[in-house]
Amino acid sequence: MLNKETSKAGRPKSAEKRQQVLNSAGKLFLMSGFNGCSMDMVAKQSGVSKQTVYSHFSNKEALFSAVIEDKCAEYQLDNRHLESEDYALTQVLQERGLQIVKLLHDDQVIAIYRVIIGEVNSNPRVAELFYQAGPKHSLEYFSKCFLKFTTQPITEEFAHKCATTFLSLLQSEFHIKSILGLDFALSDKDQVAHVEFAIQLIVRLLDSSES
Amino acid sequence: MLNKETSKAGRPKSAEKRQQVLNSAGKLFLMSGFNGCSMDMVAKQSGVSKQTVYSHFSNKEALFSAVIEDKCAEYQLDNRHLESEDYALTQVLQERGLQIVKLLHDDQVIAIYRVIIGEVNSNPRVAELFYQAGPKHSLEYFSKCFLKFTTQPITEEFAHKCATTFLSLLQSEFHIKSILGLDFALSDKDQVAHVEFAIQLIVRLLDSSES
DNA sequence: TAAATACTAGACTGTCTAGTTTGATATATA
DNA sequence: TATATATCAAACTAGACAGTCTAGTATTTA
Repeated sequence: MLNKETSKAGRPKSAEKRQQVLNSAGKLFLMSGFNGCSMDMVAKQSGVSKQTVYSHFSNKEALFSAVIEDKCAEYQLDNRHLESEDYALTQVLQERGLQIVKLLHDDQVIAIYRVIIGEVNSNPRVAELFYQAGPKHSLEYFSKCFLKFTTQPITEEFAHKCATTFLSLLQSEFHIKSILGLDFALSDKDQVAHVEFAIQLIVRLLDSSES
Repeated sequence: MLNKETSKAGRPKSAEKRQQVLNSAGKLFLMSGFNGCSMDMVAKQSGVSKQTVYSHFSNKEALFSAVIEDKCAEYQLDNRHLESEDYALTQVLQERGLQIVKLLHDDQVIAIYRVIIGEVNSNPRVAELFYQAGPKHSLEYFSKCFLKFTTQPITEEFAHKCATTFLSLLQSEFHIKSILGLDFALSDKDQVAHVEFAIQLIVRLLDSSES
């Protein structure tokens, strides 16, 4: 009787149209911000009637949340290093560190930061969601890496300290510059050098804790 | 003939009313964002007619710029350490570092970050202004301190690297958390400890460059 | 005192926009 | 086929808001 999950009588909603709306809204929100784009624009851009937008998303805020959730999933980094024993700590830090530096250079990611921060007051849940999927996720990832890959055993607390320190170093000055819309881009070469610099400091921090 | 600077015939504009408008607009913009507060609200809040608001500030954007400029001046840190020889490097880093950590804990400062970032697209000039008065200013301050107070002479480039590193470490994770409206506050004690931790890493970085 | 400008209170204009409604057509289930 | 829901297109509602205008009052200079 039930064809798909909880099938109902009548014409089913088109998942494709939903995705069209999500994609167009994503582009528009990230380009112009929450207030800078209207529901009419979204409908037009996605080639769908306004009513259809409202049939998939009950209001503008719900659409916004869905967009951010979608983007967070799109940019989720994998946990490959944690699922294998075949890595050295510096290799993990190098690979994942570079991934993060490249993310922080991505125009879309920068736009996400901006639009979320602009809506913190009216939409704190979305900010939290983003933090969990982004910074918090990386933080916990690095924490676990430090616990797993350091030669000497360390406390969870110290691992966490190392993780926040490493992330801070990675973000450096250019993170806030990028969010503020200022010139900031590092060349590929400089990105690698920057990650290596951060690793050096972290290694020194780890060494000093042993003695 | 000229009573004050470029005096004109007729009743002069009231500097006091201008300041009232600036203060109220500051509160409102920082609380609710640029779009979240209307010119009517500003007029009402400052106990002044709407026309008076427009007589002092030609439009909403001009008022916004003036507000941010005002706030930047309000929070400007002094350059006391650079004007004296009577400091040790770690003392400078400790004092100024703690000032900055405390700034980053200030609700108004956090609100300024948010509102500026929310307006980057429509008001990039203001973002630049803020960056110059804030992060850039501190960056240059620390650069000069490193050049002046290190025992061994260092290059400008390295001084700059140390400055960005120190600032990144100071900001740590809680800067982005605070901007995202999440729990983040460090106790006074932890703030001091955090600054000391950052200094230790910087000292280690300086030491390593000598050998 | 006269001319000029600031200020007030409030009405007004024009525009934008979130969300609804309507009425027709399309596509699914049973 | 009958019923239920999706989709479309377009009009509509209701409210917000930047900026202007008006008409009267206040304060300054000359």
